[in-house]
Amino acid sequence: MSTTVTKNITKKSKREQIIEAAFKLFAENGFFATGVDLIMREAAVSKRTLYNYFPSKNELIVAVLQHYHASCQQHFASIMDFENKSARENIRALFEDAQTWFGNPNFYGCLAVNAMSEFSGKDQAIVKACQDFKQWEIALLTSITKQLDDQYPDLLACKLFILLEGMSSIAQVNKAGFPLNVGALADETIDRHLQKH
Amino acid sequence: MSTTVTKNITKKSKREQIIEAAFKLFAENGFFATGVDLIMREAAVSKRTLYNYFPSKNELIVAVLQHYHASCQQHFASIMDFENKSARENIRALFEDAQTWFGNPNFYGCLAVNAMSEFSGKDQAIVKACQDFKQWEIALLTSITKQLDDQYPDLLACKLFILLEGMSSIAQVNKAGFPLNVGALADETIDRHLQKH
DNA sequence: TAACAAGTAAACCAATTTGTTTACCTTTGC
DNA sequence: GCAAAGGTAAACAAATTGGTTTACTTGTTA
Repeated sequence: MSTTVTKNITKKSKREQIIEAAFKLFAENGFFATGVDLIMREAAVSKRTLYNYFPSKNELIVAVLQHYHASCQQHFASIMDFENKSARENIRALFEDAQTWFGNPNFYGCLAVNAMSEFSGKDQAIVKACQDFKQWEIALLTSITKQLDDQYPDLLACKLFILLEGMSSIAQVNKAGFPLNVGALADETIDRHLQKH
Repeated sequence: MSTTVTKNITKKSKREQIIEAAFKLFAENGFFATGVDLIMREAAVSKRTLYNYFPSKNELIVAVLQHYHASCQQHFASIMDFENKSARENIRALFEDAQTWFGNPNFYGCLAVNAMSEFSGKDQAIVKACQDFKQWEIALLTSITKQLDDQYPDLLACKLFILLEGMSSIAQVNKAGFPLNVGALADETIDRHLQKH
């Protein structure tokens, strides 16, 4: 018990090594196209160890999606500030961060969306992990729009969500970047929404 | 020569059979997860015939993407009317049609986006087919926004494109439908855009 | 009717897949 | 210093993959 604790402090655990290697490969090459052998090589871990931590490839995929979920939560918590910044500022920060993220050459689309396209109707646990992630995303947006004094925060959150997902999807195919400032686009959307009520 | 012509009139050619079966399976189960054996069974065609028409699975995938491209072109041409309808009406028709399409239980996300997530950096011909399709989409939107008397039709087309892609992506994961009328959302977006200039 | 193009069915091939097993090694806490 | 946990490497198994080949059956046309 104490062993693993001290280990986790000093260096990455085998479990983390595996998940991070798998995450990279799944994002880059897709899920079915990435074999377990490649993952274990990339993680510098034996096959035995891999199957010790994860009873099957699909359960590893679930763990990778949960890791993705958790690190997104952490990342967005770090760039937003509910106490000192306004709702609009937080949204702007989120969108501008997303824009640079989507423009990164290492961006291969949202992992959860990609997983859905390969596993919908096939593996219920994987599908659930994807949906949980998207639920969290919309909940995060709603928690911000609720701070605006508006009658329909869910509606506005949905509109912003559509913008984010659209940008992500387009960036995945195009890579050319957007001919517009997406922070400004979010602002426009909020303006128009508030005007209407 | 005349043989194939008369054949094509009376019933679907083998090539079409294969492409349509493959399209269905790729959309539903993904590309890597769908084996050639399954495709040939679904198309009721022998393996020999399949490899007679398509030298490899990946070239079949390209053909399927081109078929998808062509049938989308045909479909959108049928629901829009450049002569008798205004730009706003055409956009509204397009968005409302998209909303019902995305809500269909047989909708598994945009095939081109899904293909990108499995083949980006792997097969250049497939990637090109996906990008061609997305180029066409944005060009279609731009051809409509140009009819509005506005200084930045490309910008508005991009905004509308983001909305469409966002809806598609969300529908793929969620399936619950949207708590908003997307035709109205498109209208809002146009309004706000025109206001600003 | 005879030749030929187009199709089928099934055996076959080599490579790869997920997953298991065996035998050995290395670290670490007591 | 030693036992035990946790690790490695590699062989192995069974199924599946994309793709080829062989032998046989159609249907059309000249």
